[in-house]
Amino acid sequence: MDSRIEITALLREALARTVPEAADAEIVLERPREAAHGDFACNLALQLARRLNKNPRQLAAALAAALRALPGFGSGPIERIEVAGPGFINLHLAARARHAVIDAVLRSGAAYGRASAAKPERIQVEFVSANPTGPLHVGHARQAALGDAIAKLLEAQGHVVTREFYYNDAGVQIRNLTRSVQARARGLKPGDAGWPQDAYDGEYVQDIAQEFLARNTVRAADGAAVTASGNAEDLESLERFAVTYLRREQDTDLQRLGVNFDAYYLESSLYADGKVEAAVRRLIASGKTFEAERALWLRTTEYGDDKDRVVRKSDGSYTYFVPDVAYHLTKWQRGFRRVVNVQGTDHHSTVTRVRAGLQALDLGVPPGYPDYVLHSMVRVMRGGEEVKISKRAGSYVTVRDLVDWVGRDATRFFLVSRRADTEFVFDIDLALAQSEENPVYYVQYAHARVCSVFTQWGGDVQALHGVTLAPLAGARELALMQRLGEFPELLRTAAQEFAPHAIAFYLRELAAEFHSYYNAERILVDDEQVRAARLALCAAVRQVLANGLALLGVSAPEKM
RNA sequence: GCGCCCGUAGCUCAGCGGAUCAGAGUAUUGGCCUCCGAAGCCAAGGGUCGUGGGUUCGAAUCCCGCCGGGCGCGCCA
Repeated sequence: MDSRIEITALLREALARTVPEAADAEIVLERPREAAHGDFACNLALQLARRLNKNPRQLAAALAAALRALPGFGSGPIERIEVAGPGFINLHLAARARHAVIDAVLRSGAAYGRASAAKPERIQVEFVSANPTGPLHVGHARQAALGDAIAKLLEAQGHVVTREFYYNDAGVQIRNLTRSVQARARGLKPGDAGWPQDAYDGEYVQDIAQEFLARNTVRAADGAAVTASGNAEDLESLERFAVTYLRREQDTDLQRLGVNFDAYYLESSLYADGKVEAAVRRLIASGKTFEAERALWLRTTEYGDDKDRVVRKSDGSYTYFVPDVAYHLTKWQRGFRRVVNVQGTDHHSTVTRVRAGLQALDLGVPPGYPDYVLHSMVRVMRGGEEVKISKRAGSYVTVRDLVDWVGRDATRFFLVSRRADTEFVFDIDLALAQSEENPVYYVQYAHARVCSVFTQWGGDVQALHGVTLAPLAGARELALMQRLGEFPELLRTAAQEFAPHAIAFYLRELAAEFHSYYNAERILVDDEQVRAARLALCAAVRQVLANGLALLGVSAPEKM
């Protein structure tokens, strides 16, 4: 039994007996930072004081008295109640209630911390969604780490998650790419006479051209093999080959990061299947469009946009906004009632527009659909200077560079250990010079240390289930158990807020408390009972470290 | 100019549906390995939480102004 739930119920009962008129008040249990403030703290009295026009301390005292008077209180999870400060109710758990977390962790194993949703939802997380015009850069790496961690978090809450990658394989950028490869195939270089305008100058274009001329075959994760014709005048083959080649490169990089997608959605299919046309017809039918200056507009201002948007340009083609709306409509139609889009803040203006477009379809899509997680840009410093991220320049730091330099675990942990909306300065020199001191090693080291203790011990971990935990009474042991107990609610909150960085911080703290404990106390002592109890605690710590790291896509090594 | 986001210790950052919230890492300084892994631990110094108001018994947290930074503001994607 989760003591948090149990205690909330007790407080609810005490509240009903003390002030029945406020029995419906929300009961929030906090985890105090100070051990002296107990295992849980409740500010209920402070919250209610004004509403009831009562002194908060007296109210708290009354609630505390009511708690103590509840039948069966003595055998319940609470050992001691204190009223503190302006009116906090500090609750101290009985030893057996504290120890319960270890049984819970060992019993649940890899499932500890996970929840089974009362109503599991089918949720789609869309992320990366890079266009196939070049290698993935560090911004994509951040998005991959973030998106995958969010997906894992939602899965851990019992939902069924689809990871989707959307890409533009139809626009002007693809034409530029094709012409760039063609120019390279003809032996031109950037700057030469005849080098196309708006071409991609990166060296990788030369690689594609060479493989194209060699009539090589490439294959991307979601498609059939494509063999190059080798004819530099064959634009169709050039395009298919170049796109597939780059998609394969992106797939490879994402796999190096340990990120895999369940679905790929092609913009071209929206046109091929008539979904773009259908969306336009639907917008017109809903009466939210108007014609002006030989173009067709949508009144997005009716849905919070700061200006109306063009749907069909005066030349008859559609703006990119239309396939965007059509695409998001398919998400709704495919049954995803919850969708999380992970994007860079440079696209934040599309949030209002896409939502407005979905509203204007008049199909009952909720106004806040879909959810967005916007992350700030990643700036890369090297040699004390900023490396510009520009596909055109072809001199940017790629996902591959990053993984090669600092490894997959460090890349993922690092990129996800900051809030999405904070700017990220990735100092390559620092990451290289201090790769041994990267925070990820600290957490992994704690895991490896526990493993090492178990190797030394040589016993059967299964035998630790149900051992007497009474010897676990030291301050460090209590702190560790409390920390372990926080894990499930931490995951709940992190999932709710799409905030995987909270896991990284939690793991840091758990690892720190373990290292501190390890240095202060010997685990493998002679006393059998004490040894067994400490080993059980260590096993639980190891399990939670592993569970948390898994959610971030980071390995939990047994040796380092 | 308008919109969104961000200003917390020298540096990188948590905390932001108010109270028990002044925190972590790193850097600096001083300690700890005949003892389960020193990629570790213990200790010290370091911030009027950008700034000025407001709401509140109580504000880093909520509201407004200002300053500073980022990103957007196309019949580009």
